[in-house]
Amino acid sequence: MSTVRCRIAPSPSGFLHIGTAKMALFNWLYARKTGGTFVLRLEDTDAERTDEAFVQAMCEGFKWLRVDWDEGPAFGEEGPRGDLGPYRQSERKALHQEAGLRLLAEGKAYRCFCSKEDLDAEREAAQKEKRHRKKCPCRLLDPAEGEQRKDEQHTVRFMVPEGHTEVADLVQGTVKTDNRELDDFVILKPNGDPIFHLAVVVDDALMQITHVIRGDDHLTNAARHVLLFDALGYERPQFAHLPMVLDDKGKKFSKRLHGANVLDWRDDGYLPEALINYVALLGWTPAEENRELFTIEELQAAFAPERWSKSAARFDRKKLDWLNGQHIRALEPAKLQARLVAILKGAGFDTAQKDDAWFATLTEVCQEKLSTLNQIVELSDFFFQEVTEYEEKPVKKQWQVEGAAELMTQLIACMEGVEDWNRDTLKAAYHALGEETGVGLGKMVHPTRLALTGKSIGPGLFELAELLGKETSLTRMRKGLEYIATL
RNA sequence: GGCCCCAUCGUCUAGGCUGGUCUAGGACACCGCCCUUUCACGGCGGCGACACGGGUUCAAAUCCCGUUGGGGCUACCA
Repeated sequence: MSTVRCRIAPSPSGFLHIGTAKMALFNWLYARKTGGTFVLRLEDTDAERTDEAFVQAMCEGFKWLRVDWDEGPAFGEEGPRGDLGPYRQSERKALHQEAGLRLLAEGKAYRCFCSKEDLDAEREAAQKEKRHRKKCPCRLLDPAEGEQRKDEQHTVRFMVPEGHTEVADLVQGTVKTDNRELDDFVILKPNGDPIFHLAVVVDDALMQITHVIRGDDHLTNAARHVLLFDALGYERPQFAHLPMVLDDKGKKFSKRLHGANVLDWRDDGYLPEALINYVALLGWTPAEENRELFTIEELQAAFAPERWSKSAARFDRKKLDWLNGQHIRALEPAKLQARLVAILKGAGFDTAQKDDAWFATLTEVCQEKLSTLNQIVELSDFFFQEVTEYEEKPVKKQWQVEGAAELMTQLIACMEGVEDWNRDTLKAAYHALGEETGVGLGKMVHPTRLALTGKSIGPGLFELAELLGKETSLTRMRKGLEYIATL
């Protein structure tokens, strides 16, 4: 049994797109599931659109996603690896040309001297008259004549045979195409550069790719590729054309949209394992029914192409949020803590003033509440900066009422009386005060929260007060009391 | 225009191949209740779909045809 070899072949003409990431992920997961090899190949033949900066950007995307490859070119900071290289298409031109010329020599391709204008005119006429395009006259040219004129400007076209082409697709089933729909396509440009179709086929064959898993925008192209595989005497790989990723409106996920760049999700506080989990679910259903939450390792074990979906799916941010929250909750506290500290630091807060134990407590208190890592900022900013303003609504409800000042005064006294300051002692003190005065706990908690944080929502009050410390808490309470006097 | 692919709750989907067990199951979102100092988490419940039209059949979400809608290809881009 030959081992599985699959690949992702991105064109480094921008950042790592979410759609490319899906295809990479499916290939990668499939390779990992089967114990096969995952190859990265850069399709950088279009020099105008390729840029080393994009190579770096894409590498960052893959790295963050934790999608690693077994063979590939030097990519970003990664060194090259693999024996079937080079893995940059631009360095494989000679191989492509060799294949093209071989087809020419075998009479399976021909030199075409038609002008672009004539070709365009015929294409237009054919469309208007609702007929297939006429065969190019060069097709009938004596190969010897073509050989003679080879210094003239020309392209090399593949001679599509008559009949039908069938592509066996893992996802789409067998797709049959009338070869008349595929007119003799160009395989070598006038400057000798290969066209995409030739390059992929040659590279996939030479790199011994067994499974071509890619977007269904290539489904029609697959017929051309199969023809080329056959003509070149290469074994056809197994094809699987996956639906592309749609945005929330059901349109193709545009490059311009926020979230199109995989790193947007990193910057927005998402976990790579959550994104991977989500995207995998976007086109694959676990055999185990009613299960959605998977770690990367679990995904690698469960992933099966029998359950790949044929229909396109929209990207639903809300569901990703939920999954992200689930993954955050599943995270080891120490790991979560490290990520949260980094985010707070990045937000400009002086994290050095707190110690490790303090952050451990903060993490413990917030782990259940986060759906994205970045939410830690709004959840805990008041620990790092003074409360300078109070939310309007809770001020009205808690402070702009009869007896608010008296209550605050009582609460301050109550706090002052707490000797060993922590969540339990403070809570006990509040309970005691409540019993004494007959005021409900909620009536005391909310004004206190407002004074300590300026907000109406946040971590548990006693927990956050513990974290804030007695002194700071009291200072803020007194400040709140002063504020009440101005109302 | 031609050709190809797709079509179940708002969204992701199960079921379809091997019609009856589907008055269509789950998840997210939404709504309500419970838990609760807030928010979140968790628990319970609710709302909510087989695109449309024909056909085959005793019986169709499931099979066939058509229509509509969406996507793709139709390059000397990848």
